[in-house]
Amino acid sequence: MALFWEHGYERTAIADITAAAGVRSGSLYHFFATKEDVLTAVLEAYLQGLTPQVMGPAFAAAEDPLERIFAVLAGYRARILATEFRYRCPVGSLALEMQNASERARELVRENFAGWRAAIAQCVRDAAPALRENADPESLATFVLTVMEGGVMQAAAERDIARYDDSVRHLRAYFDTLERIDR
Amino acid sequence: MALFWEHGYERTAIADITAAAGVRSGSLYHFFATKEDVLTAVLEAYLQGLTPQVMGPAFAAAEDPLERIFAVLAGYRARILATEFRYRCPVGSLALEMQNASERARELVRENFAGWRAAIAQCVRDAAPALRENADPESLATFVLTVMEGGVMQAAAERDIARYDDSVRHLRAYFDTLERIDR
DNA sequence: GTCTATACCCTGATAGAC
DNA sequence: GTCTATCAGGGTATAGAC
Repeated sequence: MALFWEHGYERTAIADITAAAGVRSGSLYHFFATKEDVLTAVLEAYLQGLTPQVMGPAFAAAEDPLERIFAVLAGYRARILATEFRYRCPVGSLALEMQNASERARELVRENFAGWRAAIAQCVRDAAPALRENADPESLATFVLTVMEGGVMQAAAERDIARYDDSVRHLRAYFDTLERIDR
Repeated sequence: MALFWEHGYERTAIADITAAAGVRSGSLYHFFATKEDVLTAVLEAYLQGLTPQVMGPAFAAAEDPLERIFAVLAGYRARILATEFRYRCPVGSLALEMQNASERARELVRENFAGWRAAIAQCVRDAAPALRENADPESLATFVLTVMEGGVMQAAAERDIARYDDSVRHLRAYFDTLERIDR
């Protein structure tokens, strides 16, 4: 996972993986038939880690459903800073790299995105009493994921957290306009 | 440019490039010292093409400065559909792939992003009379680029234009809230 | 400037002993 | 299950004739 995230799939050689694991190629090929099987295993691990690693900590940090959304986004901000701008969303990066890859890999990217949006959409639904009636949870979740991916990409490319912060700030301003006026 | 865009930098071999060009490797290495020099030339070409290829046609399609922004975004929508969801922003894709690449390549990615944002920021400035006074052109341009990159990524990954359309629609709704109330 | 030919390394993957 | 050893192919890049 770390190697694919840091260098991408193509730039990571089997030899890099076995060296990092401290084993020889025979051991790796005992468990994985091909390099692409390693990739799908990594994407499956990301899917498994979505709730415990990404959503769980953020949801624990806030009670209010809308604040939970921005706590998730704050988590990505922390990752960017902790990695000194080397952070890229692993799913998003692989999504672009795997455009012409196996159907299984592409399906796992879709599932990762869908799971991420589902968690955010639930927050929007939980916040429904405070929102206008026409606020659509699914398309808003897509919008939040869009802002995260685009903001992370720009912050990493320019090594400037302001790109991410500006993006999230405008998203917050938009959410403010969705709140009921009579509240 | 086409090969890097379609398959990415790593997956494109020198032999692929020379075959597509109908020449032998000696010819390519007469003009480019290394493969990475080919990459920087491609990124320079994207920079050169920003105005004539991306901004120009969109700006010609609309007079109103805010409509020009959404005409640019409509251009990307058309590219997604015309390529049957194989379209990825070439700069964004290379930005993620080139994270650990040469400083020159990273600088060219930054310049491409900066040029894109500058054109959008100018639209916001031109629209200033219709907008609230606190509408900041630079951070709004960042936000527009964020939405484009994130929306294109999701649409390509899921082969569903709705991801892009939802993102742009919410961006439009946000811009609507930035307009002067007294107009 | 373009060609042929090739060096040389690294790639994913395999065979088979232990 | 893990190891050593290695294969066959493809990778970037070069040499040198024309």
